[in-house]
Amino acid sequence: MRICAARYRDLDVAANCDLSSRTGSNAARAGEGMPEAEQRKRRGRPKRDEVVALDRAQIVTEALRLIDERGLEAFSLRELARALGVFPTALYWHMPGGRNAVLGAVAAMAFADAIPPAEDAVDDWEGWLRALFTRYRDSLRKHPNIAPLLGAQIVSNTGVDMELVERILAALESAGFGGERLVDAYNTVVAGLLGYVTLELAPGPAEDASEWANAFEAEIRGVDAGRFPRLARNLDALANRAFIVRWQGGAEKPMTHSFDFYVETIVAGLRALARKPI
Amino acid sequence: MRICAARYRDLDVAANCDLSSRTGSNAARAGEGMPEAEQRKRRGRPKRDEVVALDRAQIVTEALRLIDERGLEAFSLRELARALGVFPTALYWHMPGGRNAVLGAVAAMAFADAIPPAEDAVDDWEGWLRALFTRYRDSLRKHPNIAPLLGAQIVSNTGVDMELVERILAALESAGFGGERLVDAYNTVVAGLLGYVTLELAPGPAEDASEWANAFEAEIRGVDAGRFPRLARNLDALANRAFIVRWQGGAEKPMTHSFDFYVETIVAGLRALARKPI
DNA sequence: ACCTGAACACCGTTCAAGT
DNA sequence: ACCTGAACACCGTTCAAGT
Repeated sequence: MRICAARYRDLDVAANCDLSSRTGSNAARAGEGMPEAEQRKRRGRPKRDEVVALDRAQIVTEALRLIDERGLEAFSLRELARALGVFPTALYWHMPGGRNAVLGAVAAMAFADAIPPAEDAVDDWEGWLRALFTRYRDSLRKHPNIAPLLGAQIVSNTGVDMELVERILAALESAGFGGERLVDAYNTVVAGLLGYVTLELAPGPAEDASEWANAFEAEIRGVDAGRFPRLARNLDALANRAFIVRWQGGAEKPMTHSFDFYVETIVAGLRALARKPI
Repeated sequence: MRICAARYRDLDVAANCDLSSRTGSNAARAGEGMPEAEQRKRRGRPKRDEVVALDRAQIVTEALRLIDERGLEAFSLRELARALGVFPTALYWHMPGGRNAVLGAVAAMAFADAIPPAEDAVDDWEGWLRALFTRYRDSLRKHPNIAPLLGAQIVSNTGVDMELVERILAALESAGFGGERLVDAYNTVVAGLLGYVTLELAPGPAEDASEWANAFEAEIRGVDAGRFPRLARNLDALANRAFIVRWQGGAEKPMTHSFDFYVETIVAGLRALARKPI
């Protein structure tokens, strides 16, 4: 305490010093340090302070696991640090970008193996595109809780992404697109890749899950046939199987048949536009 | 103070009572109450405590204005309350759903006039679909900062939404779809409606805007022509004009030409699939 | 190089109390 | 009916300090 007072005259630092010396004496008993971190069940993973050093891959893997388990809304850096057995601030050493960097890396990891093999892109562009869409959707279905991240960021990181760009271009060139139209077709494919799945797997209302579902189902079932005749007429086919008029998310109730139709729509559209003049 | 101590024995309430009586005596001077709220420039809007009562519409309008101005990341209920001249907790009276309810209502308001007139849907389904896509995009372009909200929620609220469902069904029935295929085509249209625009208007990295843009542009420009020959060959056409390989968002740099192509792809695809058997 | 430790400046939401 | 006021249980991030 005296050293503190002598060394620092700034108020903040003095307060800091005070507190740290106090907790320091509390924590000095062997094995009971790390107030936020160490006192926590570790569910089979190795203890931080034994051998394994913290690194990027470990952080991202654990982050994805937590999001899978508890959802994106419950995710925080402090929770992540707790699960890893470190202080929250330790994460910034490995991921200087903080929270956004972690979430970006999580999304990238989830789609790491979503790109079909390159060679197929040239011989059979339609089949390759179908495979791309399907694999992309399968990846997201393994981690549905990250769906809201897809639209949220302009940027992922180079490497795997450039590979995706290159192969989409290969498929589209073999379909007959070039120049300006190649750009348009490329943008159409990338947009199409995200559109359906982010919506299909978008999360429902947070906590009142089944209560809300019941209320919403009742409202849909009792739709006014005067104002909405077509909706009323097709209600059995649409209810809980179509966007806007469903009460379960795609994680519980996949919309696979419509997805296949969606993919065929885009493939057929591209096929038609590949033959037309500018 | 004595009344407090006599009335409540619970610790929390006692502390609460203590503090409230203290600030109460500070705030008692006429016109200087409302610690969080009143001390704030009001930029032309009427003062809360004069005539206008707080209501839902007012809350949602102000929320959208704040998001337009400062972005979604900076938005908070406390900031919103400050701008309205009330305490944060007052918002819960009008919007029991809290933050999510406010954001849902904001999104609904932004797209309120995005649905084209009903009658056109029947005579010219292709034209009506084009108009729907365009108007939807125009709405989002007026409020690009809400783009991340689109994928984030399974639910908006009935009313305007059922109108959208009904009119899409009208267009697709006149295109020749019915039964199971009507459901598929409907899902394709709704997914298509969101896909392109959420990606086009997705926000870039938060704060280091132009610094990041420069670094990323340099990386794109210097792409390895050995590993990515097609990307390298089409670089001038793609750079900053295509998803993944751009460094500006759609708010600054719209991708309108590709959007039109995207819409034509979906329309042409639906036209083709409308004629095919199951 | 890698992590702790404290602090800063916030959050959303609940609940009781006032008017 | 509508709002204040305090409190609870958190956040992400910065910066200095330890080893």
